[in-house]
Amino acid sequence: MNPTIKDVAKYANVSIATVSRIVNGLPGYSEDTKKKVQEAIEALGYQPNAIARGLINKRTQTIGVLFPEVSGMLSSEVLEGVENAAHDGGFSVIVCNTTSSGKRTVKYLRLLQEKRVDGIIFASEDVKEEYYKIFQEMKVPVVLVSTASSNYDLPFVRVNDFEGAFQATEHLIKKGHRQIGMIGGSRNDPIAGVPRMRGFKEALQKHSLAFSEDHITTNEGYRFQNGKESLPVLLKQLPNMTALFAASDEMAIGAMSAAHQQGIKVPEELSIIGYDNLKIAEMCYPALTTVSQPLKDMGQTAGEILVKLIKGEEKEAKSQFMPFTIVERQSVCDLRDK
Amino acid sequence: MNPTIKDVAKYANVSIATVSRIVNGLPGYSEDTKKKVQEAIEALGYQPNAIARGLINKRTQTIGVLFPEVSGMLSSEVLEGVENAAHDGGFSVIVCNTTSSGKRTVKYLRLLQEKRVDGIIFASEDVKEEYYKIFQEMKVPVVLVSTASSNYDLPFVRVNDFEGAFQATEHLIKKGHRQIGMIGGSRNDPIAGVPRMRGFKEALQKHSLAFSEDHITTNEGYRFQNGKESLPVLLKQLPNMTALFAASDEMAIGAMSAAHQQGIKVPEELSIIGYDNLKIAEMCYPALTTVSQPLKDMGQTAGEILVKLIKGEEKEAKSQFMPFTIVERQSVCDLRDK
DNA sequence: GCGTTTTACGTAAACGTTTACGTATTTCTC
DNA sequence: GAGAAATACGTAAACGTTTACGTAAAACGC
Repeated sequence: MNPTIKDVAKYANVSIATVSRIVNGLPGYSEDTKKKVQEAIEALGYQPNAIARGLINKRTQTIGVLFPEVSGMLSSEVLEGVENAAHDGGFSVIVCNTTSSGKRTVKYLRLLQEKRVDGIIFASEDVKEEYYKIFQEMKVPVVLVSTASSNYDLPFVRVNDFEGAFQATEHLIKKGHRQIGMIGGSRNDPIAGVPRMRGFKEALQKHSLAFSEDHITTNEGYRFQNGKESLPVLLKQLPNMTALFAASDEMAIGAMSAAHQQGIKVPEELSIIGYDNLKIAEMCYPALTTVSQPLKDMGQTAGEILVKLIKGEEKEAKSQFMPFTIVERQSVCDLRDK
Repeated sequence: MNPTIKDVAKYANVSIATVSRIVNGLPGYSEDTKKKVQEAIEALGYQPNAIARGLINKRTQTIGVLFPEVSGMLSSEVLEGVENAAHDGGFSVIVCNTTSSGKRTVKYLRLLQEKRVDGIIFASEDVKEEYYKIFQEMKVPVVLVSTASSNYDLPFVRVNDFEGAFQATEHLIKKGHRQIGMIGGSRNDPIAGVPRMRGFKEALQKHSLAFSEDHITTNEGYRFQNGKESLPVLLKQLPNMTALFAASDEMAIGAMSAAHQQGIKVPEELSIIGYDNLKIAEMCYPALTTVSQPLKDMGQTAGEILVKLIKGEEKEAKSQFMPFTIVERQSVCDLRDK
């Protein structure tokens, strides 16, 4: 099969220890032998076997990344960042698509455990006790991205959802809107659901605007369809609404689509602000004003933290809140102009 | 550290060979010992070490997937399919983001070679000689997805781009359009560029419609911006155009956006048909009529073929053309109604 | 009940590395 | 130029499995 270190050693007339030293840049050989060995490596096309290395070093140079949905636009941008950081740090990444299923997640974690990955990135989902136990068993660093855990002490990389929602809402208020609705997520979702709704509510209250349950619709998911179906409901609850905040870009665009269908002009008759700044946000018409999460950066940062943790360059990693910005595009109009 | 097979053997008072047999479901032990060993495994929380296994079996149960861009919506859907098939077949997938760079691609291939992956999926890019050489060195099966290679004999999973473009164009013709333009890809792109332009051209010719270079704009990429910038150009070349075919959904939506800005009504004044059927196609307004590539299925199929090839269930894999369909939404109007 | 086959194990080599330790040779020190 | 220190290697064990081979006991056939 593939040439091994033994073949190289034989070809170059040295011991395998010497070859290993040369390959790994350790000291202990003359320039002459180094050249000889390098020629042998070249001649045979030798590639060190990472599996054998992993066995003895107890390091696989591989990390696992768990996403609830790989093909989601949110996930894919985060993934790109993670992959980038991992690669720069000399690690490969194994992707795992949990489909938000506990069973599948556990199965994947077991797999990653068997494969002896050096670390784990866990994205966009709540950390169940079951998972945390496995993390502990595995004794590898874990970093959370786009999520956080109240029960367990795990470093995370995310934006402050409360603040993001608060400022998104304030943005609408500053533009002169007074009747503002929200298309929210789930009340059971402690990460993207509750804090964003709280941010919305408190922004209204800060500016002494009325708030009631009628100002919000909740949804199971954060998808286009959820937003599309929510708009009519919200409109019924809050007939003279002039602006709305959607807890995700997909929902915002869904609402926009529903508005188009009903002949409601965006932004003239209804302003919409989203959350995420997915690539589609600038592709829709009118381009969506939204709270920008630096998704790729978040992935990248999470990857970098994990790599440092694995390499032992940092002992206890600090969690990190990433800055968000409000990207003004065309889906919000300024009422004060009129 | 983690308990090994030795620990289990000691705990259960048997040899490691017996433990191995039980773990792998091979014959050669009594029910009694089996129970004893299983209890030991349970008690110690033993997990077999996939690295050690890989070393001796020369199988890592891992495949590598190379994408030009992980966060592209096209890639991410394909990836989901691949991951799904791989997982079902008992394989993990390592993602590699080549960013269309030859250097990076080679670097990744070397890495995958060192990691001894059992197979490779190569997506959306042309297979350079350099890559093919490494494929051969690695002696692992390779399957192409959403691309093909004219120079090398590698199985692929893709749709017939010529046919897709041809039918997309015919769709416009059937709807009564006579002045049809195209926003195309690159003339140097043998997979998504040339065939789609040829399909467009031949469809026009079949229906005896005029065709000249002015009917097409070419682009370096297939992105939103490309489409957005192409529309004005195309409009200048073909002022009384009533419909256009874009070689990607992103470009189609870019063109749609440019049309909105210029006050051109879609589809009333300009019909647009795209290519890909990304998730965004149904999210934009008006929802995009497009040629649907079954991206997730393509990934899945490619994954399944690769797994079969690895397991030796199939010797020489047949390439596969996947069916495409034209998904009619709202971006194309029927001129014959008027 | 004796020979033969089957069953139920155990022993040890192998997979391809890394690395602690040992040793012969060279270089230095004075 | 003798002893010490440094250099340039080689030997062999270890990592955690699988598996070919060997062997004692059990089951079978008659």
